[in-house]
Amino acid sequence: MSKRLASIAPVALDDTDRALLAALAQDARQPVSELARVVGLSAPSTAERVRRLEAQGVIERFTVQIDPRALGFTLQAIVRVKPLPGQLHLVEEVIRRIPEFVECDKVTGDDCFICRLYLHSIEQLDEILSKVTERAETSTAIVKSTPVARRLPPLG
Amino acid sequence: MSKRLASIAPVALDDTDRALLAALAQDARQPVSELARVVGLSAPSTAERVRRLEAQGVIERFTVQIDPRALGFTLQAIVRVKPLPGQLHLVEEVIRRIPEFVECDKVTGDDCFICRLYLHSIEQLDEILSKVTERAETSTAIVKSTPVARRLPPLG
DNA sequence: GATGAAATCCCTGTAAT
DNA sequence: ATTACAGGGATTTCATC
Repeated sequence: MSKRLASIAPVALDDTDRALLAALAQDARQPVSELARVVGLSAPSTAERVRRLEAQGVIERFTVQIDPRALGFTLQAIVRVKPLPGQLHLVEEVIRRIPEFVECDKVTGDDCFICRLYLHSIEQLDEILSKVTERAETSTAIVKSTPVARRLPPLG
Repeated sequence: MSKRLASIAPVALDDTDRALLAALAQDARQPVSELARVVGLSAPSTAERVRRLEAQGVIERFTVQIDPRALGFTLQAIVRVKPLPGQLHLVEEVIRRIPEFVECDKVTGDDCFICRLYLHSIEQLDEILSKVTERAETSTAIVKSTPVARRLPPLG
């Protein structure tokens, strides 16, 4: 089943949509009745809006945000990965298979991949990167703090 | 305003917790009754588990995942930012204030910040980075694809 | 054509086993 | 942890603007 392509024209949001998305970003499990109260609409209209935003593809999904530290992932690293000649696809596959790589983007420029890693310890960093370093050069940065945690893009 | 520290000992999850988190990651708005069916427990027990995971800090929040492309953000960039001497705090503040920076980590190493930007066009990249380049050196990579979209860390 | 209102149905939370 | 029960929320239909 192919994902729906984003329409050529971006979806235009009104103030109500923006308030709705902000409220859902804060707590996606709150009841429609509560959302309705927040945005100042009736419950059916509010439910209809949410459905429309899903159908338009603005809402990809409702999900849960996990705190990795609570699970013992005390360390976070951002690794730039530059595959050796001919190893690009294999490297991508290796990254995809290692669950500690929680995010990976393929980018322009010298470093082909930029990835985020969750780790239990500094020793584990070596352990995991060793599966990649045979096939790529890596450059690692340890996360010290997160001035901006993943947030919504501007909705205006 | 200090956030709760992760407990010294990481939270131990059992198979039911793992199934629950996976189901919630897929659709955080599904009713407890449905979750109960999925994990093979009664509804009250399931609701209790969800509450416990929240109280333990494993679940940070329930949120909504927006597709930036549906809103016209056709471009995504990852920018490394190295503030000039004495400009570190100001640079951090500038980044925090620009909503197109949807994510920013402070890291070890030569580049102080690694940020993710959502953009409507390549022209907007210049426009936004110009607010930073007076106070920092930047290095920009355009995202071509995302082999691993933000996923849950290993729960085992 | 979309919003608000009412009725039915289902879900959630509580208490007791 | 489950079952039963009481209360509240969600969805559908209908009427309205």
